[in-house]
Amino acid sequence: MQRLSVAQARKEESIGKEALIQGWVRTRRDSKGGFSFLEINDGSCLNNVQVIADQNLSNYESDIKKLGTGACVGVVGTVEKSPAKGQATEVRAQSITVYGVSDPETYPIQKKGATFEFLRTIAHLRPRTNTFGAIARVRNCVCKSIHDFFQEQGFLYIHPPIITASDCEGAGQMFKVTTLDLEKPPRQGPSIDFTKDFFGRPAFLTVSGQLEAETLACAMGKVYTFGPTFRAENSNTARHLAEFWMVEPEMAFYDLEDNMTLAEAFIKRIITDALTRCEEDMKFFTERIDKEILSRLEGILKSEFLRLSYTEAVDVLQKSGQTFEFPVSWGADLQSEHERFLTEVHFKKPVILFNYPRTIKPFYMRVNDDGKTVRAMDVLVPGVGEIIGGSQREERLEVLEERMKETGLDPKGYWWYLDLRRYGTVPHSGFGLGLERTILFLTGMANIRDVIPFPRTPGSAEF
RNA sequence: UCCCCGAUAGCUCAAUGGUAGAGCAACCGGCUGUUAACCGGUUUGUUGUAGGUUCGAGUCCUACUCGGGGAGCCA
Repeated sequence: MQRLSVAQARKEESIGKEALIQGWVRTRRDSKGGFSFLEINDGSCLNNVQVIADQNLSNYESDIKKLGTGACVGVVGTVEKSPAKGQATEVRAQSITVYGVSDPETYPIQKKGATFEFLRTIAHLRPRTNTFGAIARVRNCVCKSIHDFFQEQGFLYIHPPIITASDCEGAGQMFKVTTLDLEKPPRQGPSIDFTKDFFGRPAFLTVSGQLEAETLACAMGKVYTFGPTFRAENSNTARHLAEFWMVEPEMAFYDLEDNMTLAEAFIKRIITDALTRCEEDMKFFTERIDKEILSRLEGILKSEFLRLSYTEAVDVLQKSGQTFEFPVSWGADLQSEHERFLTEVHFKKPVILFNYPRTIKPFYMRVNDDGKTVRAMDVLVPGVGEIIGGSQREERLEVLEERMKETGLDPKGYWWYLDLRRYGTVPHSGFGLGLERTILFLTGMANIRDVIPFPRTPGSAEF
């Protein structure tokens, strides 16, 4: 017996096929004509396939009439042209196997809508809803796009360590990794003796694979990482996770302009693929989540990202006449409200800001000839704000060492990073893109906890 | 972490300090090639936790827990 996914069974070309369809019951409607309609979903697509279960089925009264939302079944039957509106095909059942019943008294998912807050408390069951099924498929699509885009351009997929000893860039709080007994850790004087720890030194979960990616870029040319990243910062917002996925390309012989060009092409490729490969799901997001999603994404594809230096951006903001909660002044970091104004109100399209003051950016960014700014770039998009952060890296040994001292870092701890500049240094660039923020941007979902199956946030690691 | 808001039936929400309700779901019945089906009926509560004020607290006060919105930090 041929197995058909619901997505296949819904297609007109499947008419006439005898097949096995397996999935979960979304609803059951009984007809006093002596049969029932079952809506079956298996995650292969947004919509369900309608099954006609006739009373002649041996288990019609005993099993079928009792099927509730959430039950799992296997249906052997014939795909037929549906006489009614709403679907091209339907399946006339010859037999139905009930794999697992679902008690309607206690099953928490109902036919009518539930809030995302409630669904978060049942993260193990929410993939069975339309919204979370659609998110899972779009997320998968984006991941494939990421690999396709870089692979087609000759990038090498590399794997930086998840456990790291370098407290890199001082960006955010890190999770400690230890096998020491926290009840009575070994001590050397007043402080904990980490030489007794598993790695013989303090170790952490990575906050970025950038420094390690640079070592491979300085040998292989164009590389990218794609994996989990951890930040122990106590951030409670709709845009932050303690564990999230990040893509970090790193390219030798790329300057900042090359970097910006790549970032723009990358984002456009992800959008294009989502619109073409997840058409049904994207339409769903437009209808049910954010009415402007499709038009916004299509608009972005047509427009060229605006490139604006930090200095110019400060000028635009100061002359805008807009009153901000936080004042704009050269040298201060831009606030969320400033970034949103630029991309959502003033320019109404993605904006790439570059050449930030050196005092507000990390040590590894290349210092410009003016001595005051560094070759940093942030890509801002409407609806989400910063989605990409990147830079051209400082390739000059003396400047890099000076910058490390300036930001209070000990160059000795970064001896291997400095070696890259000591032996055959090369101009190079890279950026990081947060996967979950990209999904927010694509789907119009409001909370980052709803675009990852099992969100990790301060005080929350259930499931 | 800071500021603001919230927590009442399985879900979504009502209830001038005076006996806790509705819609949906569920269950029973009716009707129907139905499709968030429809119509009638039935059931559902230690009002987040712990204290306090009061003759009387879902309602006022305090603390805590959890959640939401905003901010900071960032991807």
